[in-house]
Amino acid sequence: MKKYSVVIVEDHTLLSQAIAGIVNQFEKFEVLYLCKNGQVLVDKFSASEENIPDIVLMDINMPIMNGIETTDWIFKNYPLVNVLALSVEDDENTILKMLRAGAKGYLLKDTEKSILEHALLEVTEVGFYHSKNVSNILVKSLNGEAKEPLQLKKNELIFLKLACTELTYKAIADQMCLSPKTIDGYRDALFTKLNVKNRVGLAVYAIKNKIYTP
Amino acid sequence: MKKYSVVIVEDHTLLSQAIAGIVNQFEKFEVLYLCKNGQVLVDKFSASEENIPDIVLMDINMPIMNGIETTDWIFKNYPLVNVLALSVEDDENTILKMLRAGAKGYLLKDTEKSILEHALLEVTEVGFYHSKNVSNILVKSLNGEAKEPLQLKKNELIFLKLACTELTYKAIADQMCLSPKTIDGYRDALFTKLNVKNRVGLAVYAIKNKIYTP
DNA sequence: TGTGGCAAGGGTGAAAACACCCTAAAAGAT
DNA sequence: ATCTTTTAGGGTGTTTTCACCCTTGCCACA
Repeated sequence: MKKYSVVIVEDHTLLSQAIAGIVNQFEKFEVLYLCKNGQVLVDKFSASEENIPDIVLMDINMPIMNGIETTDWIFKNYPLVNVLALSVEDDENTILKMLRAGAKGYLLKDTEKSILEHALLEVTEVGFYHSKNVSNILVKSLNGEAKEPLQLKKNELIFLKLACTELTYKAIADQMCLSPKTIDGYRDALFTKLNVKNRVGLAVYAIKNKIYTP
Repeated sequence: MKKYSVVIVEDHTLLSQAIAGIVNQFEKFEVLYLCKNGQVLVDKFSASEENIPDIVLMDINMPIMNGIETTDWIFKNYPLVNVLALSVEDDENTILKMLRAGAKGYLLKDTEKSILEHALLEVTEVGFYHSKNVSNILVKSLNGEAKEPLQLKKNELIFLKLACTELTYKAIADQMCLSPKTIDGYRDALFTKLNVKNRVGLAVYAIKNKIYTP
């Protein structure tokens, strides 16, 4: 019986090797190769047909090309490859983004290895897998507030990042080559959109949502 | 030949199982048991002499009792047990705290499994292990600025947390039952201590240094 | 028994930040 | 081709924030 091939994308070498070890113990699965980031995976996929696996186990936080972008790319270019996200992030938005990008399932790193095997099986046979854990988080976030992750426009995003620095609004205006009054407008718009009352609120929001990384 | 016993402390089940798999492959080491947090380890150690291992592989970010506290406890109560930190945190302060707590080495999770084996050997035979990676970070932080992690006093800390909210300084003063003028003083003191220019600077500092968690 | 350090707080003025309301042009939609 | 929405920006006024400098009272310590 041919085993299903698995590619692991994860920047922490030790972890990817460790997970590879576990996957290789499974009866029906074997690891094809490891990638340190999304870019490496794109290169591999593009290099040869032989490199296309049945499943990709994808971490989210990676340098160069993160899990969401990479999943998106795979979904668009190799829709038959099943992506299973594997991450410590239990933040609803991240999970949603990943599922929207085309991931077939989302495992928290805090799971038993038997669950991993089960998830791999489900994904190959049924096409998707959703743990109770993750489902709960999603349901909770839906009940709590039906908050679509409200997309900010390009300039607002740039401004938001600059608002996390110690620059004055006037200085920000200079940097963005816009009138201070326009910046004023961006600020006010974000205040209402993000439901905050002052610049600190903006900064905290930006950091919480990884728009700005300290 | 008797193998050295290793205990793994790590809250993510999958990872701890995976790392256990790797350690068990090593010729001279075997995993005694796994702990999901520091508290579990304390209980285990206290329960029986048989539970005292030669080495503890310690993650830092854990609920209940984190890696630093736990390492501290081990160092004080079982000085013969060698603690090897294993974490994704590459922040100088965290590393320093861990080493000060008595860890014999610090591995970033982004290391080869052969390095892990090497580190385990060094720790048992030499008593410590320091990777180039970590040494570099430490040297850089020492050269860069000899910044002792400057301790803030209690009220400054409370104020700093409140400064990350959307409260006005006056409202913060009310909360802390102090005059707005005193708050003014705290602010100015922190501006110079932390070398920032405005409230956003304070908030970003607080978040970066985990004084305030969004 | 000073004295030095420090926490708490007062005063004032200037500079940002915030609120609200109002155009003109550009871009999209029908 | 016209109507609507979006984007950039102007005006004015209030509130907060920031800077700088000064006083008082407490506690420790030599």
